[in-house]
Amino acid sequence: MEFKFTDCGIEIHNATNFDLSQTFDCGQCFRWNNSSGKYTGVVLGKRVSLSKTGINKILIEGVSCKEFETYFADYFDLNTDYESISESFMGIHPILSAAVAECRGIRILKQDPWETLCSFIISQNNNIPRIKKIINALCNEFGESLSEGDYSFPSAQRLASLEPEDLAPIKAGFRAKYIIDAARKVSSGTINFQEIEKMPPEMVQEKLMQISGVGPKVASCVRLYGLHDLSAFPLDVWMKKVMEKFFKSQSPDVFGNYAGVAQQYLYHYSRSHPEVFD
DNA sequence: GTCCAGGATCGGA
DNA sequence: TCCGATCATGGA
Repeated sequence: MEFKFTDCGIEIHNATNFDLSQTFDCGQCFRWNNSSGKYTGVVLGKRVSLSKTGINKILIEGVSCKEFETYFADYFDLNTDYESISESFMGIHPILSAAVAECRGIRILKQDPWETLCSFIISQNNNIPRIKKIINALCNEFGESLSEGDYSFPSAQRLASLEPEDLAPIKAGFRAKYIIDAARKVSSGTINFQEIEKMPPEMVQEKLMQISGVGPKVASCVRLYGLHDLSAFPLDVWMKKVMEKFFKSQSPDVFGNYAGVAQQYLYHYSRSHPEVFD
């Protein structure tokens, strides 16, 4: 991959294994939206857009050179070799090689850990369109107003000052009390992501599960999408079906050190081909 | 009206 | 330790 800094933005050349729709619509994030091929999100308190401008060519708008080098290259995980990662597990089962063949354009984003935690608390027993709606309402109601009608994701400090009832307008239902508990543990330092990031995976999992409303699945999502622990293996209803049908009585260990990436391919593939369960 | 959604918690066996 | 009911809400 090569990066070119031009007047209109940052061009990624030779952008292999980076497909915008696969990356932003594979269920790992909820604040990126597609408008006729252009994906726009709010990251670091600013609007960022990506569009495909040619074969293996992608344009990033709204990001300075410095921001790209210090943050967004990692956010989009552009320095990871997904070719060798997928090679490490695609031989395990035909369903996996099929998933890799179709979903190789997915990149695991390195999102803000607090936003990820909050988002996946909201995700529990919920569907993706409504998850996006609730998160959008949360930002509009309690985030900071940016330019062009965008709102930042509300800080943990901001939400920590509220009571669960105050979240009524966003209609998060029973999850409101979990959001507030998470906000208070993060803003008070009981949960400190900078410290957590250095801990071994099992301890991170344990720490996160101290938050009420955070079980094994949500904790795994925070590790995978917020802390970029590619070994984290979120087991949701779909992945349980996949494991039951194709990897019966096997543990996630069979996928190796990059189980989280295998999970993402399998999740996205099986959801776009529900007939694999017939 | 019924069922389900990227689950977690609680109480009772 | 394990299992089922329950939790808000809205779209299919």
